[in-house]
Amino acid sequence: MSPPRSNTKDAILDTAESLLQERGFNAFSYQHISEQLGVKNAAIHYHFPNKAGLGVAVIERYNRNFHDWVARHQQRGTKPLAMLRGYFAIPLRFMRDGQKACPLGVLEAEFGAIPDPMRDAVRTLDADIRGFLSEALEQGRQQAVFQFNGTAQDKALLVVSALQGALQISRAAGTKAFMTVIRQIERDLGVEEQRDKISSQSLLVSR
Amino acid sequence: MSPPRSNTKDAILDTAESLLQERGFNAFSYQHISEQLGVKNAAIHYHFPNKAGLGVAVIERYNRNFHDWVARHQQRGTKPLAMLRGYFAIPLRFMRDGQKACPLGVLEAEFGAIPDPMRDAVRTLDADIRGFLSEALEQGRQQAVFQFNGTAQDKALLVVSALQGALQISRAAGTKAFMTVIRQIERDLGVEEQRDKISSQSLLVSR
DNA sequence: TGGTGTTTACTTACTAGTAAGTAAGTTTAG
DNA sequence: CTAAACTTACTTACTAGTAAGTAAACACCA
Repeated sequence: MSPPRSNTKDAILDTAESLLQERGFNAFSYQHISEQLGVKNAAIHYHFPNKAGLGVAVIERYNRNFHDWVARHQQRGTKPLAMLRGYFAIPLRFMRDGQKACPLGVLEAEFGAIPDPMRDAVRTLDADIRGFLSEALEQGRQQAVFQFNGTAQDKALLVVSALQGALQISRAAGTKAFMTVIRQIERDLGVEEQRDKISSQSLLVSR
Repeated sequence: MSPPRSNTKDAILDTAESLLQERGFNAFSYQHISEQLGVKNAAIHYHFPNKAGLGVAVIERYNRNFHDWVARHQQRGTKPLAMLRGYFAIPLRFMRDGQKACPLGVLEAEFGAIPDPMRDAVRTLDADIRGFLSEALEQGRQQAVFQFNGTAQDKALLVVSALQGALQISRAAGTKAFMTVIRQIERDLGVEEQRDKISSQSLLVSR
């Protein structure tokens, strides 16, 4: 009764997501995917008739995974600081995993050259991420673990912007740049800088 | 005696830069340029034999213009706060001019899919911009007009990251997002928020 | 001053490669 | 035996890039 899951479809999404983060939407092709997967061009068209649909599917899956991640942490009552650091760990993984960029940043950089349905999906993803972060920041402020001026929404926007920019700049300037920005963000939130030698590593892999 | 300046070459660079900021490097073609300019494909190849060379030329010209801008302000002794706001005005113009992204951000987003010589040019541009901003921040701190923790280099990195990210996010989330980030950055630098209704507009067009 | 190269700035007309996308046939598992 | 998951073989459109030709401006010299 359950759908006869082919794992090719998921493999296509995995590969597309990876290529998106490495090259951007307009610089990867069905050929790139099919070669990496060892299937033929048309196999991808079977699962995703056109590239816009594939793009939307990648973004929506990414957003679903993000929501699941948030839900998991909310269920187990993760505290604001751990939440923030868990969130930092996402782009950090991208960076370590072959200098990948964040999908949101890539797609917003190419915003003028992606299909309309993808733009809508990007807007949704952007709103959802900022919504999550706003909550975490606001909670942290109420619990006196973060200090900042202005609304939590504004601060969340600044943090997301900085992370997104930093991840991109790190591709040109190296990994250290990203760590620096994270440290600076925490500093600006009034988060105690425990550790000093061990710091950056263990601090951020979190979970 | 002076070189017989053709303005086609400059027009090509203008168009390429504009297309780069709107669509990204891999989503614009020689056709796009030639159509917009009313010349033929091959005319562009005459001035820029290959696309990598065109890309490098765009970045290097952008960097030269940036250096000229900095030099002009240094000569007339522009103060740190005005310097900072003048710098903010650059991406602000991009945003108002048809939701363009910053060339640096676009190219770093596509970093995995641009030719090597372009990567070098991007690295140089990135270093130069951060170098300028570090100086302005450091001077401002010495003159007690900015307050921040950590090195000026680290703070500059955060500011550049945030601006770059914010400019991209504004394409999905609207102009207001960018203004918000600028306000938040100034707040974090301890800059007095004069005005309240007139604010954002007149505050930022600067000069 | 006039004629003769030469250079600049293109156009016309092409190539080879790659892009997304499709139609029709084949394999395989339930 | 049927439907899902492909492959084979193709099309159309665009990509960067090239080769060869041309018109006009310039450079130099007698």
